[in-house]
Amino acid sequence: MSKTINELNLREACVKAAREVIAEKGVEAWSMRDVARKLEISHQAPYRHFPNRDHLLAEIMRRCFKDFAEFLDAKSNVDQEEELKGMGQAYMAYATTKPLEYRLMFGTPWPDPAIHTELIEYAVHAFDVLRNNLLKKHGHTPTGKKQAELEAMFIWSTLHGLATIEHSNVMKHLVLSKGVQGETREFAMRMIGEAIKSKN
Amino acid sequence: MSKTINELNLREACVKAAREVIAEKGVEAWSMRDVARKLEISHQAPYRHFPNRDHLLAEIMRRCFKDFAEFLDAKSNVDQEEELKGMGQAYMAYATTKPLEYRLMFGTPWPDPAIHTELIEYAVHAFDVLRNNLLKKHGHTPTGKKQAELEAMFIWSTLHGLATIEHSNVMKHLVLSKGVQGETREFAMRMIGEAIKSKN
DNA sequence: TTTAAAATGTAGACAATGTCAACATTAATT
DNA sequence: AATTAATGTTGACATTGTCTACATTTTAAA
Repeated sequence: MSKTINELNLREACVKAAREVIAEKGVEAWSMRDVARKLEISHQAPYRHFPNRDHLLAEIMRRCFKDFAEFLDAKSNVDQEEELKGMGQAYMAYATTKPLEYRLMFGTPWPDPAIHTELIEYAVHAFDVLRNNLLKKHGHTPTGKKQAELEAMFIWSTLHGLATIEHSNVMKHLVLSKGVQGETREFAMRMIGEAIKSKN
Repeated sequence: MSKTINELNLREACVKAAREVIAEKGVEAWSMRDVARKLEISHQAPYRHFPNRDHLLAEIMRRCFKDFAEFLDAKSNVDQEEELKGMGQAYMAYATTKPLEYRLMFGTPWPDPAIHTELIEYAVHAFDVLRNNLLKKHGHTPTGKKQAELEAMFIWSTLHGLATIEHSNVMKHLVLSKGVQGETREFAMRMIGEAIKSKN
């Protein structure tokens, strides 16, 4: 075979092991050496496949963005009627079911974008799912495009803010009225709908 | 004097030095030993005033929340008419002019809330500024209270999401139409207004 | 006022981490 | 078959948070 089996294996194994370590110890606490230990290889072996810690992390983030974009894309094409609402729910569902991945993508300081250009590309793909959806509604004229992008940014802001707040568990400490915690998400979605609906 | 001058001085000096180090090296990269070096004291001296790294960080975060709450409070009482809008703008202005403080409060993993209870209290104060504002509008009935809290969560989500996205500099990579980047904030504010305005 | 205790500081040690350099081995290319 | 590149291991180094031991100063008790 043209490529060393071990190279592919070990590189892949590193990514897999790193994700496991992150799942166990948290995004901020994983270490390169944990990965090596988990694979029972020397602490330097991973460095043959990733120049440094940031590159391994960037690779994982890239894959998360890829998954995320595909997930949104799939959900957005289910029913044409409620496309946007569905995507919003899909966004939040992803944040809830894959908190680790979400935090990795949006809660971790990104490595230098100039170096990790692929990461950026995949991140933009994810945004494009939302942008394209709104583009269908507003048309591809300059005005429509601008409106679509402004709405996309607004929607993304709200969803992302909500996801972050939910992850932080802060609501637990706010002593909210009964029912508020559970209805916040649905309410925010409705608010987005109302805002978008208005003529603006 | 009843309290060692040095204790007060060194404790205060640590907080100040830590904030400087964070400003220079970033929230993720500051170290306890940097603080000691900056003050030209032994690497263990700060530990006489803070049990560990987390406690020093928590103290800084607590102060940030205090400042933030006072800032919002001051801005929200300026003109009664546009109170809410003013507070939204104040929120975003704070995030822009004090990105470090904002990231410290909302972008850094919080230390154990069970231990750092004061931190939580001050964080809740900040939220209460927004909640109380909406409470004045909806009245203190159970229904009004619930509505106020739901709206507060929605508004906070959008503002926080937007602030986070702006800090991440991601928009630079999205290749947005001309003007979108500059208008996003204003647009989002308008959307919030529209959403809140609707009868819901 | 002398003395015991608490507060505050320093110095050294330790384990953990990211990463560099040197070396060995295996696989690929000439 | 010989040379080179790829892949792996071991050891070393500086940096970090934090523990222990010790010194000094401040406060409180006798």
